[in-house]
Amino acid sequence: MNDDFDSSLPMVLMRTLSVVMPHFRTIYSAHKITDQQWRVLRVLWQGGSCRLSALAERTLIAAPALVGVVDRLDKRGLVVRRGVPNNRRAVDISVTEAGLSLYHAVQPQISDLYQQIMAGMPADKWDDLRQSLDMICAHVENLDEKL
Amino acid sequence: MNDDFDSSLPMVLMRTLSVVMPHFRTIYSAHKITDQQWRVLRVLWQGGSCRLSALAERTLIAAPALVGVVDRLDKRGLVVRRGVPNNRRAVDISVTEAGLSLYHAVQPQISDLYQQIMAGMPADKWDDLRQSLDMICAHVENLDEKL
DNA sequence: TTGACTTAATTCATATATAAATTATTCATA
DNA sequence: TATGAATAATTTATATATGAATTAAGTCAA
Repeated sequence: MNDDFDSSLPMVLMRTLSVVMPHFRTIYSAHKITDQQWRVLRVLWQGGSCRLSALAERTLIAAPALVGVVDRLDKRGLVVRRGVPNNRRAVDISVTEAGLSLYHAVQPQISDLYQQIMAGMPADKWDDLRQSLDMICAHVENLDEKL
Repeated sequence: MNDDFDSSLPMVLMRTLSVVMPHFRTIYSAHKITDQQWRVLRVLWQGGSCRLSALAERTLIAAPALVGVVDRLDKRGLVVRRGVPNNRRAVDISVTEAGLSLYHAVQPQISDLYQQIMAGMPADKWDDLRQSLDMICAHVENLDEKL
């Protein structure tokens, strides 16, 4: 961990995720769900329902992959797919009672763990960090426009 | 992008990667390689050779997945697997001439893109950001010890 | 109204990601 | 030195990730 590569932006971000995510995953797997499945439940929890395309944006899961994630959640009765009136190509996805109760069973543990993890960094540093990353995102998305 | 979930540490990190990586990927795919394959070449470039286990750590690719990545690079003649004397269970992996020449063809473009991306954030912010994330990693890895 | 174009969801093919289990080895120690 | 614990690489099974191509609908202008 001492050269340009190890300390490049992508590697630093990935390394942090690789250190942090396994802890969350321990909780998820105890409830038989995956990171991605959790993200879907987490988003639907406070949205009621959501188009697949919007769900893809919010969960950061590309549509083609999300289709499978939703399939598996659907198969387990945790979410439901519904057609949208007046727009037969759109699909609405929503959590079921079972999905909600699973969400509420997992959420407290996730919340606790998150507190523990974030305790490792002062709040102001965390704010700066978010700002810096937002800045990068905005900058990069701006590069796209110029094409 | 306005609630706790969207601005949680994992989501912020993943969002940044999802914005940044496609740009690098455009370059990789033009050379018929993937992100992961690039990371392997990138590490081997300046190490000569490396055990699979060490390669897994440096590239942040878990061993089981790395086996496949190396298989495909091997099949294309970009890397080679060799046994280690005095340790028949270890395997050494090294780049071939073809692998090196591919590396040198790609590296300049990656380097340019990286400059452009990092231009979106002042150097001191970047240093702070790295420090903060290192702090989180250290903190979380420290939580592990206590188990 | 039709034909070119755009959208939304999905399918396909290929490459990973992850956790659990295997296969060989090597190590430590009774 | 036999033997159980620890290692290194790999395999297996299941879930995603990614890009290209499809399918089925909406949109819009000539």
